[in-house]
Amino acid sequence: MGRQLTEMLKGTLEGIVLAILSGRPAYGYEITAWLRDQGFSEIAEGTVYALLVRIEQRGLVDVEKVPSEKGPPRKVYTLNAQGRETLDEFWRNWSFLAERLDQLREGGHPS
Amino acid sequence: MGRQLTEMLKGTLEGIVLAILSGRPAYGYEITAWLRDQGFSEIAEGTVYALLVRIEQRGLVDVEKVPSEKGPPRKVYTLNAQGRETLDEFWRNWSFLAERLDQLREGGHPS
DNA sequence: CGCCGGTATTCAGCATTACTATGTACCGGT
DNA sequence: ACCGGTACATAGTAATGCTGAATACCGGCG
Repeated sequence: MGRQLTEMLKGTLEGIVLAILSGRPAYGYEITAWLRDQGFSEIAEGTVYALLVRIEQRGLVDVEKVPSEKGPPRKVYTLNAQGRETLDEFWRNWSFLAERLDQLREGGHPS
Repeated sequence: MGRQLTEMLKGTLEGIVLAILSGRPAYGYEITAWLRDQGFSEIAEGTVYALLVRIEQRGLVDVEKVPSEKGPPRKVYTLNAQGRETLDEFWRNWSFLAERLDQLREGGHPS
């Protein structure tokens, strides 16, 4: 992946995953596959798993092991109240950033 | 600063600075001050200077020392051709990310 | 004259996060 | 019994922003 996009993902990927989980519970493998579908073509599996471990340790999600017919048991993550709060904060930060960037893009450079 | 926004800035801050420089040449102290004005209230000075060193080393800007009436000489940075190319790439990446995020925000979660 | 505040840049050390690469484990079909 | 696809986990590396402090130049004030 481009080094630029890679660096941009730092900090946003967590928000992206939280946003996905706000739609419905999901497990790692599924999230990775969905991200690839969306064009994040080269996000490594390991990256997503590591991120899920982090948000679990910070108490943003509840976890449940669910047996799978096709492989080892899945760890299904569900966004909890604290996770929703963190997601709200993420959207606020994202909006702030996006506004400033849009301004800059339209030539709103310093006077 | 919020750890979330901090992490989001990784990768975008470079684009922001390049965008500022696409408007007109500027020096570090000035850029820091402008960022604070825009609400990036707690971006450390050291961060901006380190970033400027990086983009200089990657050859995205031309540098000129200009004497100041009020202090030590200023290092004035000007975006060059390669910098403009990197900025274009940044906007492409940003658009890609922003589109996906907007979709997610509107409930476009995985089916 | 000496000190202070504002201007301006630089650097060492730390934390966070994404990547690469690899390893483990479970399952069904051939 | 093996292989491919499903599913999760981890060790080590690189990039970037932060903190905190140091350096330096200048004008004005006591």
